[in-house]
Amino acid sequence: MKFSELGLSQDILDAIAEHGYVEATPIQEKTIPLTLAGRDVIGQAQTGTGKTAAFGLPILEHIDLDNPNIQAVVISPTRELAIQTADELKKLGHDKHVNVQVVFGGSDIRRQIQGLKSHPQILVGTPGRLLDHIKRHTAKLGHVKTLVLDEADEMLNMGFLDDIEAIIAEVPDQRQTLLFSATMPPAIKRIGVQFMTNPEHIQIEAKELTTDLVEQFFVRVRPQEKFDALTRILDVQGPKLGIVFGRTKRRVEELGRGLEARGYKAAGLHGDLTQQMRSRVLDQFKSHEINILVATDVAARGLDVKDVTHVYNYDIPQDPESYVHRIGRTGRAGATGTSVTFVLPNEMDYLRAIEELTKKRMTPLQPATLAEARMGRIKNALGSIKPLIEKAPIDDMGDEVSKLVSQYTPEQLAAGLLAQVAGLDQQNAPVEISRERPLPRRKGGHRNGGGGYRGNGRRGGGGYRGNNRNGGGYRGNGRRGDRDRRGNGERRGNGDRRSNGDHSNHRSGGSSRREFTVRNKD
DNA sequence: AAAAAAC
Repeated sequence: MKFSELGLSQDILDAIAEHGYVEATPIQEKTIPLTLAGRDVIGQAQTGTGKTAAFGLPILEHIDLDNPNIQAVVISPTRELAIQTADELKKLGHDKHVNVQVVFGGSDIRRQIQGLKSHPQILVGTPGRLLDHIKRHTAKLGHVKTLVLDEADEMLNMGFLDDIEAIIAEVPDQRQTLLFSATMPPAIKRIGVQFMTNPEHIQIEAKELTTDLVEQFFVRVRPQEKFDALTRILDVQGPKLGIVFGRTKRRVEELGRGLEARGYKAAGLHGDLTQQMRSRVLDQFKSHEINILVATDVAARGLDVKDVTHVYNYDIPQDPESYVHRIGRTGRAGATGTSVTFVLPNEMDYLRAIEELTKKRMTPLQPATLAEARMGRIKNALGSIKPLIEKAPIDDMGDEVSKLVSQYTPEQLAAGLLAQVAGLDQQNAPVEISRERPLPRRKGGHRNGGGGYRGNGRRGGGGYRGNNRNGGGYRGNGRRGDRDRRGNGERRGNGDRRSNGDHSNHRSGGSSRREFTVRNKD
């Protein structure tokens, strides 16, 4: 159906056309007429099918420019999503001259207060900062006509619910309430309807919860193989843009550093970073300055980055809903994508539970072989080799070039160039996956507790070193066990110092870029 | 149980 058939006014239709939209998606087609008519709506549809415009267009339609009050509030679970949603509403409301403001934590509140003084008709925000503005009386919600919970099941979850209730207490009882998400567990829906009046639940009948546009794989790995398995798959698949999801902020931090140390253009994104850093990393990803974004579930929901080709669940998501949202970062707006979920042997049952929710089987994928990883690197390198050759400053190279030409065959020269560009003769070349690799210890670190380094797969843990070619240096792990059994504090200290010293020296002497570890201790 | 979200 065309947008022009949905009862929207010309200003809005013009903005839609400028935005490049022509046909309404099913969720837009079904919910826009209801929302325009003032009904409360629960809108549920697959990720990447235009839910923001689905609630945004009727809101913009209803905005009264002569009314100086905030008329609509949209609440988002993350700052990045709030920014993105506000940006989209600004674009769609541009022709109508609608004033949209956004408020979220971690950024200068004075500037937000200035923005709020400009009489926005629409306010988008994250819960904490929104409440802050309410308490400061810098945001007055007494005239709100429409309240939207974006990613509604997340907003109604414990952890957010108190804030949401506090915000709802500030908006009029007589209002329109809209809940939008790709997932809506029944228990959460029951909480949501308590805040609604005679809601209509529009659920787009898709056979599966996830889109067919995403090809879904899983890889069975042991904890100590995870990191190398990831790098090999990255080498083979050569994602244009890929998101790697980790379970905790710490793991994301270390995995990001680890990939970077191995030569990937990667960076971590998680809630312990400053907002400035969060924005910077996301911008780098959007501009392809980096092509691997390593993230916690802060990036699981709603983020709409063009050209995300791959999603990697380095750690299997905490709940099946999270899986749906994570892989929904790819395969958006008609594009195709690939997802790979890493599954530990004891997580196989849980994988099946995810498949029950998505109603879709994942395809088993063998971890790539060393040869495949090398070949993948070479193929990826081919893409960047042409400009390298054509832009080579041959005139500045004296007779060195002709010397090489007389010395080597064209095949040898090309192979050398390819190996260099592919990084195959570098320290970050693909390596044999070590099944015997002991888990690393924190550099110069002390251990708290003791607990087995091995066999706590339940924590999903395992430490990962990029390499252990000459694994001899790691006999210390076994020693540690002995030491602990002795329970001798003095010797323990001594042993720590010795083994850490050994390892750092060893590593920095050899392959310093492999120094990172991914710990399993939280 | 983790992450997110205010200072």
